[in-house]
Amino acid sequence: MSKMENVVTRFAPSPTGFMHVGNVRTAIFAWLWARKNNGTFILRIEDTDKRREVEGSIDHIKRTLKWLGIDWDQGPDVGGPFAPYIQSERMKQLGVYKKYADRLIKGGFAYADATTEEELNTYRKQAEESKKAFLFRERRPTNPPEWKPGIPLRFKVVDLKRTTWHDAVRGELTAGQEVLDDFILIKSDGFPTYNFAHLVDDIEMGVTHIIRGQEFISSMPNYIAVYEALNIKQPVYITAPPIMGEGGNKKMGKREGAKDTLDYMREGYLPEALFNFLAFLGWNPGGEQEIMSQEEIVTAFDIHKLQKAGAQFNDEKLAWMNKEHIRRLSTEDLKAKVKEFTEKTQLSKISDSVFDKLLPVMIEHVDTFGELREQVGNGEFDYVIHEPQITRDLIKTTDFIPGLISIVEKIEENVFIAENIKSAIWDFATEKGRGNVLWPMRYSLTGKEKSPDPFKVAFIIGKEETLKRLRNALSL
RNA sequence: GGCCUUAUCGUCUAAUGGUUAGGACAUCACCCUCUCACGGUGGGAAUCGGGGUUCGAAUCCCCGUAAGGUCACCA
Repeated sequence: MSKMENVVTRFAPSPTGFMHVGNVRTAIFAWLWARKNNGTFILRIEDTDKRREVEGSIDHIKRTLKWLGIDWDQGPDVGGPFAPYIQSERMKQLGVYKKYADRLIKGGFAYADATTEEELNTYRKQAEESKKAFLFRERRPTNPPEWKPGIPLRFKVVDLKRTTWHDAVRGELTAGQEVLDDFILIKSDGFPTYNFAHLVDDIEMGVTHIIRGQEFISSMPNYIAVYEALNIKQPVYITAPPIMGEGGNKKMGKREGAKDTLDYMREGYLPEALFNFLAFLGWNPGGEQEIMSQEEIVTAFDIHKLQKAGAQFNDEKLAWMNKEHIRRLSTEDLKAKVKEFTEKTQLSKISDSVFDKLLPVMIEHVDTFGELREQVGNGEFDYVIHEPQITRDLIKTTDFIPGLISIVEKIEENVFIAENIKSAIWDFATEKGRGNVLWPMRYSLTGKEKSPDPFKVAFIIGKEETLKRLRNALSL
């Protein structure tokens, strides 16, 4: 068997605020590909623009990934052979970017650029007026100064040509020489640009597969030019399709009002459901199974089945998936989740045995635990806590309550479960008209026009309470 | 605007030159039913348009159209 190259993928976000689902989906794909191949998944923080950095973002990124079950083999907290994994620290502690910059300068592939902002603006304006794209390389100084702190360093395009490369999703891609330009490698503040820093780190960390959105396609020729200048083997490029905002067809992003992924946690979605949904946005294993666990998705995942076109986010399908995942939860996990979301409500006061009986009924109407919390808050299940307020009007008829009471009395306490209650009452109800018997029964037990069926309710509140409420109804 | 890319039901997608174009979400109808739900059964719904190539095209090619991305000392 030929030795497969160890797969190394990375997710490299900037700490500029929360992570929306588009960011997260890229992380999911990269993580899946690493796990699928028993490879390595790296989390690297690209904080080379200090002005845009938002306090607490790194923590937020880590929390989001952890919530979704995305673990990293190398990165913040866990370390690794290429530590540190935060670019600003890599620059200060290792000086890696300087090292590569020197290599490029020595090879004649980089030069210091003392052009001022005003000059740049003038050039750009001129280009615009003559309806041509502005290319810095056309203004390249003939005698650049020596590179020293405070002056930006530019890449020097030496091999001006049409660039062709292979993308695992899109096949052969190509771009004309007009997109190649002398771009900034190191900014005047001493920090490398993303364009340079990510290349250096991907090389240093041995990243084999680069998964990212289509917004980087147009920069590819410039990245490839750097690889060629350094004479370094290129990784496999994988372009993930964009996620479009619901309803519209705009790429999802903070500007389009995309929300924080952790909001889904707060709203009571299961991480496995959101993971499942996002993995299937722009990717599909081809079979007919759509509800999959994280392990199943790892097994089924294949970058070659990634979609090319953008995919619209769809709340309804996510809600459905969440419900399906809720149903697949073990009783123990379900109970823990429900308790977590109802801990500060009246329901937290009921006994464990009643809670257990109520559990299946609680999740019947909801897609998320957040909805459940809301229902509990609205008093949806108050009938299990205390006797309901009922009115003469809504009960319709009390004629058959005495009959019901005598039937219920005969059911043994230890077999007082929904199906036994139903079979004991069913014939009587059928004989007298089910609506005449069942509606008053259900209403007197719950005080609600809409609720679970009366047999389930009787089971939940117990025999004694059932009889008490029926007798109370009779007193009307 | 230049450049790059994409295009199957309303939405997510299957189909790698030959299928009655399949599934899922949503929707509609019916069944179940004391209510609201759950559930069950079934229906409607798509290859962007136009040209080629081919015995045969959703699939390959060209031209349109529409959409997305990108043109920073942002990432």
